[in-house]
Amino acid sequence: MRSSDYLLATLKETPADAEAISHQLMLRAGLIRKLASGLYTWLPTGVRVLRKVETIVREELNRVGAIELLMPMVQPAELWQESGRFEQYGPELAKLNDRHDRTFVLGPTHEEVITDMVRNQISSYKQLPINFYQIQTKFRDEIRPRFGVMRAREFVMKDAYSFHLSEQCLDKTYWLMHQAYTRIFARIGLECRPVAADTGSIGGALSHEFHVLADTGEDAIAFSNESEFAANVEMAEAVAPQTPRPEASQPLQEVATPEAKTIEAVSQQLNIDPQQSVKTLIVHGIATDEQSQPLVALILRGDHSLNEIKAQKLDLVHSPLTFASEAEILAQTGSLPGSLGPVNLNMPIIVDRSACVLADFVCGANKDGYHFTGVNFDRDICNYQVEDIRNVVEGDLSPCGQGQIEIKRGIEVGHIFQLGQKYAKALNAGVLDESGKHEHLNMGCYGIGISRVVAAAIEQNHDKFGIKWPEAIAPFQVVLIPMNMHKSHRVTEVAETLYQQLLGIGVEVLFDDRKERPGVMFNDAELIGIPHAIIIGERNLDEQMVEYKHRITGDKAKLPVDEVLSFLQGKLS
RNA sequence: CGGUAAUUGGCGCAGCUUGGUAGCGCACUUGGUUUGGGUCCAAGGGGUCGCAGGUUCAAAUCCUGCAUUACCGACCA
Repeated sequence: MRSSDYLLATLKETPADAEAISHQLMLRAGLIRKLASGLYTWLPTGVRVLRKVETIVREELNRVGAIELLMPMVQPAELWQESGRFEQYGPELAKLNDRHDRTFVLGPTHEEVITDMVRNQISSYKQLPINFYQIQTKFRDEIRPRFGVMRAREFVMKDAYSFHLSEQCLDKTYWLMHQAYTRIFARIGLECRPVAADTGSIGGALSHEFHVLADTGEDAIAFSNESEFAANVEMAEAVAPQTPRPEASQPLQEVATPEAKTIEAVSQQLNIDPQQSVKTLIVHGIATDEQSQPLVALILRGDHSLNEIKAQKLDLVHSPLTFASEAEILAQTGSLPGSLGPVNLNMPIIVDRSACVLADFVCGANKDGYHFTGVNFDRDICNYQVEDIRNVVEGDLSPCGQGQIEIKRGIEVGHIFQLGQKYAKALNAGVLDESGKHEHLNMGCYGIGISRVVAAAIEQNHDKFGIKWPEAIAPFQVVLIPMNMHKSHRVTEVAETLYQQLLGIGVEVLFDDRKERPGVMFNDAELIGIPHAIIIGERNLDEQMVEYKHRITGDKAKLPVDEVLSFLQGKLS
């Protein structure tokens, strides 16, 4: 491709509304332009990268026997009403009416459509298992689109759906897809880790997220420093400390703690470690006949934080989790938040495992401006239930039993689920088994955010000059930078010849034939992140040489003109 | 949806406090100059100052409302 026939669209300055590095570089390198919030045009360079990611994904999915199809983005509302998600999915589901006033949705995902297709086309266990995928545009009306294409409303996704007679068969395909994903991200050249995940609203038995590790990632992931254990922080089990609870040695004592409303302030006033205190959070419970909005107390060690996902899974706790208002708390405890504690508290009490092993600790006295010291479970607090309700922190024991927890940040680029029979039952999709009995299908679904992979790759691979593409997804493999071509016949001749030769052997080459100064071309090539550069100038042509430079390693070499082709072939193979 | 901020040519910004001819840099066009890391000079094209209403002889500037956008919190590929 000649620059003069192309749209490079590089920018010197960073548009003001781009915050994330990948977003800034995607705009500056001419990959994308914003049309509206969360909606982006992919410029030619961006599309080249997108297509490369898609190709790798296709090859690896085909390799494990998945078959490609393509479903509509606009889907009839009836299907979504049938699965129950028309209401359940919430405002992220964009709805629209056609001229006949029939309601449709813009597909945020395709479980309904694929299950509908399968229930009509598949009727025998002999046709199973089967695994379909598509690469297609999705629309989710995100509350807050951010970071460019990282969280856009419209985005490109690869979604696959497998169907099975038995759970065992589903499990087998699930792990096959797990392997395929691992290979995909390795081939793309990303440092990526599978992570045990919450199945969330989609439901189902087993789920893994695939995360590209990057400091700017939105998700926190807990790793063991000694084993392969990795789990989303919201999902990682906080194991009970190994040490048993010490004996009570202090009497229960009420002390004045004026103005101390936070764990930090109380700890400072009483000169104790926050680890020797507990905090009390009041949330809404499940409504009963007697009480329309009962309250539940959650007790955590002072330095720990509540894991809302774990808490809302408990029987006593209302889901989704909501905190009690100050008025509700005052009415039931006689105290405002800041002086709450589990002693003589007239509501169900749930104690975190780590708080439960404390002895002689500090907590609020349910009386404004007062705390208790020397508090002990079983002596001072009797009716309570012990659960895991906190977020893991660095240094915790790993729940796998090996090593300690480390927390790193990641960008979720893939997610696989064992859905089980949820959609098959809702949409009544089944087959006849060997004995002629009707069985609901077991289903797995597997997503990769193709456009997000592009952003994540940049987030993980950039420097102050621009993008450092992994070779496998670079928009071009080679850039030809001829200097002062318009003034030198020799440069023109060598550049044109090399360009034709490279095209001839199928190399994706950008020939920067603009009448620009060398510095401009160097900067653009580095910004766009093309891995291999060949620089052609009068100076080296005196010796029939050109210069080679590698974008990532910075390696430089002088090459005889007639060896460029074989040199590059060696580098690219 | 809550909190914060912004909106002036394609991009980055100044001007607003104290109302009076809309400006700078980049990019673009033309001519010249320069040529191994974002040359320099000159001439030029391009703006309903987000929208609506109000105050005023006069509004980018003051007032009111609305819209859009970004960032921080709860969801997700």
